[in-house]
Parts: sequence; structure tokens; C-alpha cells
Amino acid sequence: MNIKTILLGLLTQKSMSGYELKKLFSISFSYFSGLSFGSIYPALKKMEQQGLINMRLEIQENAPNKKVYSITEQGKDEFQDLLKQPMQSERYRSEFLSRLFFFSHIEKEERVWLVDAYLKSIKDEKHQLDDARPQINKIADPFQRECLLFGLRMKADMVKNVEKTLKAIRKIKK
Amino acid sequence: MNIKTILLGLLTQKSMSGYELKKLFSISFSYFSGLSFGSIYPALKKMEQQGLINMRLEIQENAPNKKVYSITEQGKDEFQDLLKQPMQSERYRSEFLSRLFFFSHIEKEERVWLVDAYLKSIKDEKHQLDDARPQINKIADPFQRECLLFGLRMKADMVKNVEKTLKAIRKIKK
DNA sequence: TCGATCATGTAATTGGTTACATGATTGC
DNA sequence: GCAATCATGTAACCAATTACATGATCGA
Repeated sequence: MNIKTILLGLLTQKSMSGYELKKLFSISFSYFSGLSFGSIYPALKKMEQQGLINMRLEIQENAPNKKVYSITEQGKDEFQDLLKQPMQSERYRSEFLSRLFFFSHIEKEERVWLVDAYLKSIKDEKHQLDDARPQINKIADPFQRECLLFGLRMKADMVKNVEKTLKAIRKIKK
Repeated sequence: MNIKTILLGLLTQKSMSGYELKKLFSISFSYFSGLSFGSIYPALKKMEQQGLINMRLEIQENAPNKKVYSITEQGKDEFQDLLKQPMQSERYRSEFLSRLFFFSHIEKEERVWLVDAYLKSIKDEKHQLDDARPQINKIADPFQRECLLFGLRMKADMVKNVEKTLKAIRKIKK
């Protein structure tokens, strides 16, 4: 999903500035995507030119002025169209698999060490997601809750599968 | 894993031209990555300039001449270094999850239809991988066989998890 | 004769990231 | 006084894709 769709989606719920979009995004969306100001601000400018969103300058006294964007009717139509496009399952670009593919080129201890460290890091992420669960559930709608559940299941599966691979590569001599 | 590492890895096994690299890549690596000529040829040129690989022009009579690249000692060292870097688990950029996140904005039938079509497409991919299994196993080393097994397990888990999500969204009224 | 395979390459575009630049306010 | 938060933006860079350009050979 590209930045345009995401921003349209978030602006459907509430008018916001680029700064606020980034914040909201970091809370609710962080697990499966990530955006930086360097892409948000140019995207908003472009979308305004295309008539998908409107900008209103909000003068603030104790903080810098902010540009509050709201979605237009045209933007809503565009968002609907984008959501209804068929989903093609993307190639799973996995650093883990790419590395494993070339494991014959490094020493056995090195292999075990690498996979073990990787396993720790994904377990860690799973725990982080577990911890964030109540907070996310508070602001999420039913579908977003399903997102979270899906993410947790996939993380658990990932842990299981990496563990299996670790066992297997321990058995490979040489 | 970036293109440089992949090309170095493949060239460790055998000296090859860009065209041959692409072919080999498509067979053994296609499941978890993908490269086009538009990235392979410039990458090879750059790597040659950096001294990671050498080029030898092979004059052919019944086909266009080809540039056969072979890895240098410096290239081997670089490849070793790259393989030993710790793996950081990347963010899982999932179109499915991004779409699900905004599912409240489309009709129920639309949602079910979309997920159902998606489910079919990943089942299809799983079958394709299953079919390619014997062929891949023939040319793969033990670690590459583990890659395949890992991929198959993850695909199966994916199917299960999408099915669960489908059931859940069927139950959500509105 | 038409499409597939062999073979290399460039240009334009996509879709971002990171670093840089600015500057006020608030809390410790 | 220093770090964090608020707030916007540009420039340089990265890593790739797609489309375009060329052209020979071989098999059905």
C-alpha cells in the first residue's frame, strides 16, 4: 500500500496535519509499515494539487502554525477505488531466507549464532506487540483488531519456523 | 539482501554473465526475491569498477558475445563480511494487513470477496512452490533445501491465518 | 514467418529514506 | 541550560522497476 492510500485512509477518519498523521501512523500502523516526514510532506502537497485533499492553515500562538488537511469528495472516491483493487500477494522479501540460502559459505558456529540472534530479535518484537496490544485495542475498530491478531499469529508462526530451521541447521555437519 | 550480495553469492558458485545470473536467479531464488536486467547490468558494471568481480568477454559465433563475470578475492572477502552481519528482522510490509486496516470503509460483500480472492492466490502460489519442489531439491544444497521447507511452512501458515481472518470478518456485521 | 531464446544496455520513473535546515515552547 | 515536543520543508541519495532500444539465431 502506497503512501497516498494510507494518508487518504487516515484523513477519512479525521482532518490532520502532516505532523499529526505521522504520529497517528506510528501508533497504529507501525507494525506493518513506516513513513517519514520526507515522504509525508511532499505527498500531501501533491495530493492537494490533485484535488484529493484541502489545506487550511491553522494559526497557533504557542506553537508553529500548522497545515490541517481534510479529504475532499474526490479524495473519498479515489480511496474507495484503491481499496477495492484486488490484492496481489507480494513476494516475501526475507533477509532471513536470503541469508540461509548462502549459509554453506560461512562456518557452522557463525550460522547458529546468526539464526539464534535473529530468533531472539523476532521473539522480542512479538513481546513488544503483545505489550502494545491493550493500547492498540483501545483505539482500534474490529478490522484493526483483526490486523493485530493476524500480526500476532504470524509472529508466533515465524518464531516456530525459525526454531525448526535452527534445529535443522544444527544437524547439518561441515 | 541487496543485489550486490546476491550477485556475489551466485558468482561464488560459478562465473556467469548477467543474462545467466538472471536465469539462475529466477529458478532458485524466485520465491523470496526478484531481479530485473535493469538492475543487474548496472550493478555488475559498478562491482567490476570496485574490484569485486572481473569481466572476460566471451566471443560467440551463433549468439551475441557475452561478458562473463568472475568473483575476485576482494569480492569473496566482501561477501563473507556481508553474510556475517547480524540480521535485523525487517518490517513486514503487507498489502493484506494494510487493506484490512481500512476495511470499515468498504461494504461487507466487497471485503469477503477481496479476502477470498487473496486466499485463492496464496493457495495457488503454495501449489506452485509444491510443484517446483523436486526440481529445486535437485539443484539445492542442504541450506537451500531448508529455505524451501521454511517457505512452504510459512505459506501454509499464511493460508491458515488468512482463513481465520476471513471467518472473523464474515462474523462482523455492518 | 513468427515467436522464443540469447544477450546487453540506457532512460525515465517510482517510492521511498536520511540528513540537513529552521525555530519556538515547555518541562526538568 | 538542555532535551523533548511541536511543526514544516528541501536535497541528496538509494534501490529498484518498467519501458525502450538493438539485433542475431533457431525451431515450429
